[in-house]
Amino acid sequence: MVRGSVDANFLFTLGELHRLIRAYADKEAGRFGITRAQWAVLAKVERSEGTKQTELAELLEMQPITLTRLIDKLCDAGWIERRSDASDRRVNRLYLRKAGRALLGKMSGLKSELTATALEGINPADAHRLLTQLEQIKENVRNAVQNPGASQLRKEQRYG
Amino acid sequence: MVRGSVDANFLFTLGELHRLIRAYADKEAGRFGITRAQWAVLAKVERSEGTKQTELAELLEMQPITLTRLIDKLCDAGWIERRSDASDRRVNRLYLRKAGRALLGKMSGLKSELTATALEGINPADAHRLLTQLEQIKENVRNAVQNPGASQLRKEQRYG
DNA sequence: AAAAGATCATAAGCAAGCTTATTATATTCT
DNA sequence: AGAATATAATAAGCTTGCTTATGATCTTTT
Repeated sequence: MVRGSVDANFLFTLGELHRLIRAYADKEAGRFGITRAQWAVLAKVERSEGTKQTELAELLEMQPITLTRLIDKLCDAGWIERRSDASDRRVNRLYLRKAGRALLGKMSGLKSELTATALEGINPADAHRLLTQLEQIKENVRNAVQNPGASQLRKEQRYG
Repeated sequence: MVRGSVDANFLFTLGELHRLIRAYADKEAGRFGITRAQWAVLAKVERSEGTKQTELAELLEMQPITLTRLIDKLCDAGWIERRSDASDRRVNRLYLRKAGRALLGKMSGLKSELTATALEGINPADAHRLLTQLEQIKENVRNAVQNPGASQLRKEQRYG
């Protein structure tokens, strides 16, 4: 049985890979005065300007408090800004500042380079499938977290 | 160009997936009084008993100091033990204790369950290929970290 | 054999995750 | 309208990563 002997390492292999990539990407991103975690936030803000923090945290699969502190740093550096919402005074909405947009521009080459390095030797079609599968796994885990214990049910349904 | 538009998200997608899985696995492992990080170490010790800490850190793709603290906790809990090497007094070698072996036994079901949940909807052949690709990416990144700046060279060589 | 250099484990202190709790608002329910 | 509940952001304090530095050994060089 393949799944038992090999695939069961998926969990730990993913962790090891993540550690490696994090160290690598952090080091490279450091040349721009930013960390990989901050960079991910900045990139997401670019794609969805005007989002509130809660929504952004969800997009990034992280807890709001974790995001708050990353945003603090991005604001301190002058890359983004919080603007309070007119109709709901609890809410902050996030916008890129000029410096942030410029930084992302400078870093876009690095992003492709890191990806190319990681995916070297994997042809584009496979790489594309890989990413699709990672997205699906994200979805699977997100469901499992939200409906704990429902996995048995779901599996049974497929044969019902 | 596929790589530019889709695959360039590989970097951040991986981070998001890791965050999700970490939270999920930590929560489940918590029922056994262990964290996912500690569990990974314990599992690796089982596979290579008698290793010294430096070697184990390398296997786990983490820094020795990070491992030291995880080992501290595993020792405190009585799951593994450090035994000093007879011929080199700097070295500690790691061994499972009875309780550690028992715990791993109890947790093996959880490991399969987590993996199955994550990989649901992906057929075994695809899952197997996915894991192989993750291993290759690990190798790619490891090389890039060890020979910084050599990526251009390596790419050119393939056409030389 | 002594000095210089490498290696093993650990310490101190920072980043980025988390849980739980707090404060300030909005919203919903009588 | 007032009370109860829900939501947005943040705070405090923990874990697990990291870098850089230190002490104790081993190894190599002279």
